[in-house]
Amino acid sequence: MTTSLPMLHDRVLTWFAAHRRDLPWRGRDGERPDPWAVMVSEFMLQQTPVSRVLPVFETWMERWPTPADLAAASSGDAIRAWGRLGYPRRAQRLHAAAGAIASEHGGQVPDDYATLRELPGVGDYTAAAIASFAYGRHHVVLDTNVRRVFTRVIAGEQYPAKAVTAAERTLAADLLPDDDADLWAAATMELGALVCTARAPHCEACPVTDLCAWRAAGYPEGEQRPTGQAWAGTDRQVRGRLMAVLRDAPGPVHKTTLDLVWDEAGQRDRCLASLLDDGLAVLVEDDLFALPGH
DNA sequence: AACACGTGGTA
DNA sequence: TTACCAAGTGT
Repeated sequence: MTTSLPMLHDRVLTWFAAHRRDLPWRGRDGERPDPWAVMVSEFMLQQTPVSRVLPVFETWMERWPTPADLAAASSGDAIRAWGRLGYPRRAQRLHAAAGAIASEHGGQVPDDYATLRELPGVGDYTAAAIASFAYGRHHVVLDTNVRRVFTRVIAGEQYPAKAVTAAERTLAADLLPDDDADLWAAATMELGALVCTARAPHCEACPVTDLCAWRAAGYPEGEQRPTGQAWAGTDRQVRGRLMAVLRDAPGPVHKTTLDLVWDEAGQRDRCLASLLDDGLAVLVEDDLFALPGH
């Protein structure tokens, strides 16, 4: 390796000390944050920008300050409070995870990766993030920001592979410092989020430009990513519209109201059926639908 | 391993 | 305006 690891670490950590955002789920002045706050934020931040999470997080934590508080509510209340963050199944899974924490873990967010990983909605990233940020555990935390930073600085490429590779994981483990791994995780994520961004990176503000392999190679452009599925007309769009109606209604909604969100009956009915199947909506009585009451 | 899963901001 | 992108997970 040509890059000096201590130098890379020092640069990133020094930069983080100066530019770290004071986000509400982060602990104040060196203290550990509330693990529940960390967990709620991690669920909300899955595929969702910080700016959109902020207001929902605040009201959520006021309403449900502990896992037991959320567990005592209905999943429908959680889905409604989730608002327009997207992927309402995350709200459903967070509610289910809170129930498991209340009933099986004494109301305390588990402090180890393996136990966290068993909770619904907690995958590799989220388990590592909660264990690291809430409890100071030593884990590789590989999110889209960290992957992009390492891919550029070390591998010299613009974008990481679509899925995490074994080589990537090995590299991240090699870079993980023995001490303060949680601080390293937060710092590399923050660098990716604020400086080494996907679209137009702020290389002039980057603490490791002189160590960056992508820069040294002249910023070669990565391969064009295959165009994803178009949005218009997808089941996701239809499901989103149906959920918006159910969320915004104070009580059960008649099917004739849901029918207004989409004119093609086949797709509309199929999507409503899938929402029932997913447990994101329930049939209250004939032709009356609502968010789940439990 | 590829695909489904919401939503809104930005270039 | 279309397309990309945002602290991923489950199947």
